[in-house]
Order: sequence, then structure tokens, then C-alpha cells
Amino acid sequence: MQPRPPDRTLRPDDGRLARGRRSRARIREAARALFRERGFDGATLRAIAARAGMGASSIYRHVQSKEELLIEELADLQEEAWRRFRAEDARDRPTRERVHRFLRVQHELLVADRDLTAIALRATTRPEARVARRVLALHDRTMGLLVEVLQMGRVRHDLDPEVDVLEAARALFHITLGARIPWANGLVQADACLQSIQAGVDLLFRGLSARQS
Amino acid sequence: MQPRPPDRTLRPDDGRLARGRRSRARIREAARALFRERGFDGATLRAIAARAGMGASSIYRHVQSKEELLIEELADLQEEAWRRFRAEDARDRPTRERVHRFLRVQHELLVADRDLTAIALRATTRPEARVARRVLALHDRTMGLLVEVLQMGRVRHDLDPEVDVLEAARALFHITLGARIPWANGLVQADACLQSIQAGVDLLFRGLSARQS
DNA sequence: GCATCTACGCGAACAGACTCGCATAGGACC
DNA sequence: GGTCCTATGCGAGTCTGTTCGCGTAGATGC
Repeated sequence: MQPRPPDRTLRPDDGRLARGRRSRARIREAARALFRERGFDGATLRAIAARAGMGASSIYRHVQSKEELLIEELADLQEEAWRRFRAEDARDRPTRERVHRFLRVQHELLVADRDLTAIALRATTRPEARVARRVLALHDRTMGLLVEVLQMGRVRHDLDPEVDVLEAARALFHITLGARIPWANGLVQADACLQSIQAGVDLLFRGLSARQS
Repeated sequence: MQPRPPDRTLRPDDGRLARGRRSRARIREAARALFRERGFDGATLRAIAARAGMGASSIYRHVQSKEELLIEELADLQEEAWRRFRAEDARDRPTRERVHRFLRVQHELLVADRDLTAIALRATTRPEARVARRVLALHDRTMGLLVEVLQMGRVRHDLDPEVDVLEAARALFHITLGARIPWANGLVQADACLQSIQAGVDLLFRGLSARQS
């Protein structure tokens, strides 16, 4: 299953591989459309397969689980978030502000699709599955990016030098993650979710910022 | 399904209701045992039913979903955590220390059962399901208890009066929740998880504590 | 051309959570 | 005791993600 390390004689552009890529693309497209139409749980694998023009079992040639189909979207979205942030980022702004901006950009992208957040979290609760690792790797990546921002703040004495930037990044990330859960369950509106995130970040930054004693 | 509001003539202790309670108890016992033996996903509903001495479908007279069986354990465990904390709590200790103690107690209880954490989180990703609401209610309850502790710290000027205790409680809770995810996935040991929780809490408290200017 | 290899695809199954319609037993009311 | 009511239990069936074994087409080596 899945790309799989090309066993021995790896052909660069075998006709079969090209066909496979096209199939994969069709599957992803169909999945994305159906996820949006009926939600993750409502979108049946058989339906996805039908729309992609193939049998249900064939999907498993290209994907390890249904969740993986959604997680790919998440990975893309995360890259997009970072790209947008980079584009509008001003490195000389205060660190707190930069973090706020990144989280706002990320939030705006995630808000478009409630299932994405929920299913990513769900995937995280299946320790045996590959997807779980994948999602956790995405988490790590986001935290790494936050570390980058924080570190820069530290070297220019924007942050208290005593703070552990890795722990700080973790805390920031987990605050945003946790704040999204009630939203994903429809208990709070998207903007209330964002406000909660920002309040948490501000709270944390009270302790992170350099004391101007 | 489920207790259901007794329609009109509610009999206090009908023989049938008593039987139902006994069944419920057997189901819960069987479920708990099997969850521990084979894990949540490994424990088949049919197996649970068999051990409880009934058919698989009968379980649904007493429970809305398999997850609900586990969530009941979580609710109990949470009560237990609070009870233990109350027992050993010293109200005159600094707020930060009290929070640390509570989280440590909670951690010790949760650590005994990895699935509990994972499945509770998973339940959270099914917005339509009752269980999701139930778990979120448990979250709220824990946050409420944290608010209680924080509030007490505030009135005695242990905390900066400017901080929003509710937001602080949320942040604290989310930090602990997030820190448990890698642990639930077997990526970090239990004590590393606890350390991460404590580091996050300390970080947050740097900003919460009253400035001794 | 021929044999061989292999990425794809398929239909048939499997497993496991959950639903449905029906049966039963214990109570209540008369 | 007879009649109705209803909480409980059950077996058969549904739905859906996933696996299995087989067939096929395209590529490669000779």
C-alpha cells in the first residue's frame, strides 16, 4: 500500500505509476468534495470511491485509512498557514504580536472546515495507526515554527531569557488546540474560539515577556 | 434507551427496574475488566455482553454507545481525583502549589489507564453524539474546580488581580490535555508527560502571579 | 514474440458497532 | 384472575471501514 519504497528497479515514469497518480488525485478530489458535502463520517468510502470512478477497495491501494484522506488536507492547510504568515510577517514586530498573527492566520484557515480539526484530533486517539503519528508530526512542526518565532524574540531580548522556548511553544500550541474543541463541537462560535485562543496567549505572554524592571 | 424520563406512572422500585440496575452493573463491570484486558478497541461489544451474561444488542438498552461505557469510568475517576485532592489539600499553600498538587493527583489516576485519556479525547470528535457533550461537561467541571482554586488565590492576593481566572483555568486545563496526547500515543513516558504539564503550569504562573514590585 | 514482474483494480468477504421488530416477564389497575 | 402497560432481552439484519485473493495491463529483459 501507499507509495511504498520502490522495491528494486524503480522506473521513473512507468505508465502504471502515472495512472496511479491520476487515480490518487481523483480520490483526493472526490474525498474533499464529499467531506465538505456530508462531513467526514457522512462521506462513505464507497461513495468516495464511486465518485472517483473506482471500487471501494481500490482506494486502499493509495491510502492506508479513510482518516488519512483528511489528514492530507490538514498538512496542506498547515503549509498554507505558514506561507501566508511568512508573506505578511514583519519580523521586527513584537514577538507576542507575531504569534498572534500566526495563530489568527491558522485559525482563519481551520475555521473553514470543522471536521478537519475534529478528525485530526480523533486520529490522535489511535496510537497503533500511522495517521496518529502523522498528525503528531504536524503538531511538532507547528510547535517548531512557534519555537522559531519565540527564539527570535529571545535573542533580541523581547522575551525573558529564562523561559524554555520549547515548553512555551508547547503551551501555546496546546492552548490553541484545546480552545478549538468546544468550537469543533458547535458549542461556541468561531470568533469566540479565536478570542479564547488570544486570551490564553496573552495570559501566557504575561509570564514570557521580559520584565522591564 | 437509557434511563429515559419515566413516562407517566413512575414506579419507585419496580422489579424490572431493579433487574435493569443489576444488568447495568454487570455490564459496567464486564466492560471495565475487558477494557483493561484488551484495551478499548480490542474489547468487543459482543465479548462485553457475553461476560455480562446477555446478548450484544441488549447492552443498548442501558447505554447509548460503547464509548459511554468508558466515559462513565472517566467521570468516576475525576471525582476520585478531586476527592483525593481535597483530602490532602492545604488551603494556605500558595496557589501555584495547590494547582500542581491537583494536577499531580489527576495525573496519577489517569496514568493507570492510557485508553481512558485517548477515548475521552476521541469521543470529543463526534459532535452529534451525546458522549461528546458528556466529556466536554467533564472538562468544564475540571476547569470549574481550577477556577475555584485560582479564585481563592486571587482574593488573598496570591494572583495578579488583573488576570481572568476563567481564561487561566482554561489555559491550565488545555496545557494538561495537550501534554497527555503524546503520552497516550506512547511517544513519551508518563513522568515526562507530568514534567511537561508542570513546566507548562509554571510558565503560565509566571504571568499569573502577583508582581511583587 | 515470450516470459516475467508488478502497480492497479475489483468483487467478495469479514468484523464490529449499532438498529429493528418481536417476545417475555413482572407490575398495576379493575 | 384478567387485561393492559412497559422495562428488559434477543436474534436477525444493516452499515461501513477494511482485508483478501485473483485478474489484468503495462513495462522490461531476452
